[in-house]
Amino acid sequence: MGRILGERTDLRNRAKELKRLVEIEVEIANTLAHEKGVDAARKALEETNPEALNRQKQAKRVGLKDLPNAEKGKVVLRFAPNPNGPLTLGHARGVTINSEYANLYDGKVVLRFDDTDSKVKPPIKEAYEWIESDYKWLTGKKPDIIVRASERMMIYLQYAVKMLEGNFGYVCKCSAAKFKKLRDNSLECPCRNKEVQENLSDWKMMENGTLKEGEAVVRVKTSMDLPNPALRDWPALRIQHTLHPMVGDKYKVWPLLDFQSAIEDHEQGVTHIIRGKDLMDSTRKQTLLYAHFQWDYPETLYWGRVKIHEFGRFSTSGMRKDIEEGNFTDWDDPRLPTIRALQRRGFNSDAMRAFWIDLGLTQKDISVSLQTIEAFNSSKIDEMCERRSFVRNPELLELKTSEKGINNQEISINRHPMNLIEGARVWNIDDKRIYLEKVDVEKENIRLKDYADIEIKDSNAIIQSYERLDRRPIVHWLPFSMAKKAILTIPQGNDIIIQEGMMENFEIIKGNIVQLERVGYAIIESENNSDIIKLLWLHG
RNA sequence: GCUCGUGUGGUGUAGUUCGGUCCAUCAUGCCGCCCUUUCGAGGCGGCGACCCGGGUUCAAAUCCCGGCACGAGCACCA
Repeated sequence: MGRILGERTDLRNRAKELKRLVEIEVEIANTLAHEKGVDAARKALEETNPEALNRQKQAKRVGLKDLPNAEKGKVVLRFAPNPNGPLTLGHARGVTINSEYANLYDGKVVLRFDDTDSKVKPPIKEAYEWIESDYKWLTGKKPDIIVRASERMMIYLQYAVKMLEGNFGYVCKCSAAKFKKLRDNSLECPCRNKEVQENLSDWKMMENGTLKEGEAVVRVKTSMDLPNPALRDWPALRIQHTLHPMVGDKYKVWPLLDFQSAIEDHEQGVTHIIRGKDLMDSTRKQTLLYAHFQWDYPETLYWGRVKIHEFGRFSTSGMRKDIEEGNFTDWDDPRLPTIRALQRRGFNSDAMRAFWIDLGLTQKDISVSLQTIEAFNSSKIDEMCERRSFVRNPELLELKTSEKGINNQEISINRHPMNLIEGARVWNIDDKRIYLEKVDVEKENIRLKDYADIEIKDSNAIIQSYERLDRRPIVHWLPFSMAKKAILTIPQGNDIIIQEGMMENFEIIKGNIVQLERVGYAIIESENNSDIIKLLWLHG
């Protein structure tokens, strides 16, 4: 019935009549189904009206939702990290979503370094470049515009003066605690009603260092009656005498994020802000500021908090501390959720993007598994990865031929099972000794992958057939002459697991990702002709 | 406490604007089968969800009211 009304909107106002008719038909059908079975009813329907059985399945929207109020070619977005470390998996969402929208709308992305706090979150000099390169790796191109807040301080300070001159800002000399008390009770602070001239001279004292840290802030006048206390006369700039790694002691007054970001978004002509929903109050504060300046606030969208099961909670400053204390080797330590660590391990940037785009933009707080990212990665890299044999806990067996078989001396195996990478690996088995994993040796009848069915007796592998005779398990193996010592490093939580074994010594090239048969993907980290092959685990 | 936001299978996600073609999409996960493509590959099949309670309506995932749960902000951090 719903379907009829859906297809025939003209019948909707006659729904009551229709309902009776439908009920009669349903009754007939039910009786039929009851007496002769559902199939009979189905058959009857097929004869009279076969189309009714064709239900069209609904499709899932792919890609990102439309951006509200967006005009192709005129969209300006921004991604604004703090340069206190390289980018992490969390940042990847921001980079991907912003750059993807820019692609969709022929827009631009501003990479903006919000480095206005040298005290609580001191910037790292190198981090500016790290972030630029992480961004480029993730998006395949450089940001359209790069700005550093610390280089644009003059602009912010000028606007601060404008704000004081316009009398919609004031210098407040109350202590943070005192102001909070007043604010929570909707009371104005005494500094609020100072003359413009007095505010300007106080401002000078902030700028020339007469007033020390914590002795004054510049506030934006809003209203003390606002229902949300967080918005009431919010602080815009404060005094900070700490040295800034990029500009030293050039400035004594620094803007806070809400102010700096608001001004800079306006300066850059940002049309759409996509930020975490923890910044919703920022939007509200900034909207109030924009009203003072008579600017239009950009469209704003939010995403919720993302937690990756395997990494738990992490913060850039926390990682920094751990690295300094030696708990991790560096920012690209494979246990870390940084972009550089993921890149080092062999994650593919397109797969990462696909993952974040698939998650989309929702305000829900979500908790996703690294497995999902790995699934995206596998499907992306599989066609590019050659296979290699890596035998863990190797045991050496003697290959024996039964009376009828004749041993091949060389076998060739595809580099890729579907031959997506052309060519073959050639194994010489003249030597008659092979490596098998200990766990596989314990099985009696197995098939050596791409070679032969064998029976294991004592330390012998007796060939029974080159053809596959039965459903016995297929295992990977390695001729003695092809084997080279290798170690596989597997990051697991805060630990590192080392697995030793014998690796197929065939075109071992540093930086290549290979699929270790029956084990998983790994990247080759050792130099091309080193004595021991070093492998770093990617995923299964 | 105040302010704001979010609730669709185990995990994510589509559908919610404008109620009907939704016995709800897709991915991931899990289970089974097939396969000389090894596996966490591929193929096939299966499992599994509209937070709860009312209301409006011929019809509610969708609208209204009331609960509940979870999260965030309330920094001179970003």
